[in-house]
Amino acid sequence: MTFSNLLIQWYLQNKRDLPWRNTTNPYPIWLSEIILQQTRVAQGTPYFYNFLNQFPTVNHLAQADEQQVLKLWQGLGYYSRARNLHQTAQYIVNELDGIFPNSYAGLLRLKGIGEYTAAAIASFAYNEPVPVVDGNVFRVLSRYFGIESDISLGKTKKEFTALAAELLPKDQPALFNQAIMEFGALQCVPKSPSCEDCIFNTSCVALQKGLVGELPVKSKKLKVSHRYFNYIVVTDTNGNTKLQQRTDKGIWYNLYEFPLIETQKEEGFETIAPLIQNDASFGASVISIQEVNPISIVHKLSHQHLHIKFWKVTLDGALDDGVTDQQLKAFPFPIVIHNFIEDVWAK
DNA sequence: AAGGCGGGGTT
DNA sequence: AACCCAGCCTT
Repeated sequence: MTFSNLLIQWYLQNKRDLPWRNTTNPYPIWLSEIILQQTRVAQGTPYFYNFLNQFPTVNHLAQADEQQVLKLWQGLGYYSRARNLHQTAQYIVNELDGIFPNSYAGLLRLKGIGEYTAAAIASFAYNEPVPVVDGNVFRVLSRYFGIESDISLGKTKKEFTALAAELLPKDQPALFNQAIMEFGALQCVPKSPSCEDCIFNTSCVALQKGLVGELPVKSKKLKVSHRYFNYIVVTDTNGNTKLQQRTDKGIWYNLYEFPLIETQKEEGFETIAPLIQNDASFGASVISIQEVNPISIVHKLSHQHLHIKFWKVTLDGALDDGVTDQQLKAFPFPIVIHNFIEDVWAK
């Protein structure tokens, strides 16, 4: 039995029943693939159902406002995925008559679709024999074949893509691609895989050489920066608050937040209160300032640790652009702000 | 080629 | 605390 056939056999006996696997319609397949980029199945699945309910077809998605799409994406992270999803839906409807490109090469040209996602959609929807190479595939192949190349390098990705292409049975690409990813997700897991139960435990090179814990080799380490955010949560005489949209390149682009004072280090009342007092943008004078959480929340992104304090400020006038509690629910927020609104502000 | 981009689960 | 997750885009 070949590696590929064993893998497919394993898959047929062990696969999970996932909702995007029971179709060849490119729309739900595309949707699932974008949602699952750098995201676990368990985290992404509820979002998949919500999007499909709200936007049953690419036409529905194209007609939505970006704010509506971002709101539905709220909490999933990497928000450029949502913005690109929306733009690509509009492109498909307006420029391609609502028909998805029917090949790997065509899919690859769409915004938000890279090599992995193009191969996934092309194989799952059209049975085009193109191999997927994701984190699972790197892990499975590096271990089974004992490949010690650094997967952070572009050269290595080409190496693995070529190997996967050789292994791919041309008559059942969808099955093989699903199988190798599922095997990586369920059996050949990153840490402490149970190799004693593995169907490949007599042929896996990494197991024979004692390299399972070392593979795949990945050199790239990301460094974390620290930032200090002070969110000014105002209440005016109408009980309204103030929001702003993030329009600078960087985290949370196009999402909403409370007025922000960013400092170079963690600051206390003596430093922040005068800055709030002198902020003319409220158009009303400040009655009181209260530090909601004197110990800052540390909100950890993959590459930034945000030290966040919320400051409750009462105004004696009415905001021009005040937002009511009811309106607040429609804005897309970073999850840390959403949690503040739900857990602190609403109570 | 390198770095930015979320949030959460696992070890 | 470190690592990873059905990666992609910009520089």
